[in-house]
Amino acid sequence: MGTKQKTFRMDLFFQALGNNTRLRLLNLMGDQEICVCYFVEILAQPQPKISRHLAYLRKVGIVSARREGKWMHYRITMPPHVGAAQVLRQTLSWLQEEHAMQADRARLTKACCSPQKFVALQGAPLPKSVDRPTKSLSR
Amino acid sequence: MGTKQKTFRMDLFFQALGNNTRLRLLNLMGDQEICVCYFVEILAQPQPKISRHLAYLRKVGIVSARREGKWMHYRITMPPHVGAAQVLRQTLSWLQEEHAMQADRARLTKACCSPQKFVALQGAPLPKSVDRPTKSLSR
DNA sequence: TTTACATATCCGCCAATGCGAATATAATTT
DNA sequence: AAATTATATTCGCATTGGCGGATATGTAAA
Repeated sequence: MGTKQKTFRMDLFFQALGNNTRLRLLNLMGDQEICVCYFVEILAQPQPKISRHLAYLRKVGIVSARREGKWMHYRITMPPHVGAAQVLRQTLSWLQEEHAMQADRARLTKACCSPQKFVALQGAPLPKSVDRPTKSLSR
Repeated sequence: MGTKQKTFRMDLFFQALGNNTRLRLLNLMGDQEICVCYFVEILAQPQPKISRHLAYLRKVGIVSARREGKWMHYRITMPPHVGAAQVLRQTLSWLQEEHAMQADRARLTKACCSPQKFVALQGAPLPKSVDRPTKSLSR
């Protein structure tokens, strides 16, 4: 028995990161648990598209979902594999430095401050911080 | 002016890492400069296939090539973007921990010790270390 | 200048991906 | 039991990716 769980598919892991919409989704999640309608609103993309990319991330095990009534909450889940987790954390802190990603997060923050201004966010649960040391590697 | 060079395509960067043959190639390069015939021999894959994947990595800027007579030497080149470089280094040290990747490197080392035993390696230049702090991030 | 060798590129094929549009499912409200 | 809301899945299509096989290019040797 080694330190690895089983055989982790590195290629699939990186393929999951190889799409800009999925990177934007991960960036918005960060340390929060967010419901789908926020992704749709902030990224201004069709809902089926968002849903498909979330399904992709879920299938690979990078995010997990939790249902609460009609809403689905998504959050990042660190992969069981040590190497994958390290690369993912590094990637998340990289995302934080990208201008376009910062702009996405700024819009999210703004929307959270006044969700009543967005039709699609009426009554939707606000994003909620989850305790996870995402930035543990941030130099 | 920020710390970013221009707009770096993160998605393309990760797509380049999203293939097992390319990961194996990067693993074999590590801190060395290696010529194509070694890749073909060690990975036991058709030469056009190896060449195509090397071209892909070159196009994305993760590796660079140098010609020496009939031989082409490939090495890893750290991307100009800070975040990309960090993720790449982290990925390379992840590769070092994978059993299959260790096996590949072991075969490479063995072949380098007695290249005369491999028809395809007759007269081929041996891999040569390059000075690059690939492991600078190792914990 | 042939010939041989190392490497790169092209071609045709099939699988996978991303997308918009439509539709399905699941939970809630009326 | 509808009707509504939130989210997921399916379908058809265009694009891309990976592959094997054939071929082209580039360099050195004969």
